Amino acid sequence: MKISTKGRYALRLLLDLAVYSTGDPVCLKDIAKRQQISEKYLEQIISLLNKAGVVRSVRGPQGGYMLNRAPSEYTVGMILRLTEGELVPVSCAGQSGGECGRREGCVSARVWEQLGEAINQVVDNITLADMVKWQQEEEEKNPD
Amino acid sequence: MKISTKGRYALRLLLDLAVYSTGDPVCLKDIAKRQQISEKYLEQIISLLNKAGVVRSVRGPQGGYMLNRAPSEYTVGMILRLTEGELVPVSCAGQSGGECGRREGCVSARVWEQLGEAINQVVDNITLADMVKWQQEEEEKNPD
DNA sequence: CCAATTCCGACTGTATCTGTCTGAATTGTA
DNA sequence: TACAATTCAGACAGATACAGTCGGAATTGG
Repeated sequence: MKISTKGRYALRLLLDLAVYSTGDPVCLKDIAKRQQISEKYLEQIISLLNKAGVVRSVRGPQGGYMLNRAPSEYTVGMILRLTEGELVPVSCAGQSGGECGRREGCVSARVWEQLGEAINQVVDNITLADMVKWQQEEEEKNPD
Repeated sequence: MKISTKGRYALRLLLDLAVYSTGDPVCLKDIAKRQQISEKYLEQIISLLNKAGVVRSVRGPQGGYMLNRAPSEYTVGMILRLTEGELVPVSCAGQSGGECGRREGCVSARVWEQLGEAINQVVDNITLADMVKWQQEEEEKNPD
């Protein structure tokens, strides 16, 4: 019941992009340095985000990545679902319908449904823009 | 971001125990049969619950297990934490305090905290007694 | 042409999940 | 007392996911 590094890194990556993208693409090396994450691993993660259309890439020197849309258009839920898959905690509670076969009415499924709803409620109501704002507040409190 | 079979089985196991324990111990074989779970695997799981004091065991013939307290005394959260560990989705958001070292104020941590709170809110407010009740309602709707 | 980038896929070590298997210890009952 | 039904304990193992690493190809601005 943990969120993997892939998901956490993806979030930090996009947050970084949201903060530092001023119109020009931002290259991975810089992000990796700022976030202290292996560049090679980030590469893997951002390629996923690229294919999903979350970011856009520019190749060649001075190339890099940029967000495809405004930060407020990205919810944490979208990002985590891309990297983690469905956030509902067990498969048989997903929209695919349960095939567990037990005829007991599968009382546990209710627990998983409630849990899934609570999780989605949180992650679908936080956007990258919120996180950018939080970060700015932090920086005001703790100026370097 | 999934709950493992261990956690799900533990829940079903205890629910079964709550439903079928009439004062006499219930043996694993019966539970395994009803729940269609490998007896050997259940053994492993219930041993954990036994050590944690959730159930009590009686050895020898006619032996088995019984709940140590009333079903209303067990929350889903207690059970899942025993089998899954902390339910907060990443370690640095736990009460142990973050040691991630990044000085950015760790904005992502806020996300994990909110998520953790939402999860706990759900699982700590469902008890085994609730689940027993749900199951009885199901049985009224779908009599065999 | 060169160097900075992204892009792609193979590889690897570690851990976790999901059990299985063997056998010992306990104890009610015949 | 002997037997059989149980729990108890721990080693073993196959599959999968996690968390990267590595090498190199493709693209393109200067």
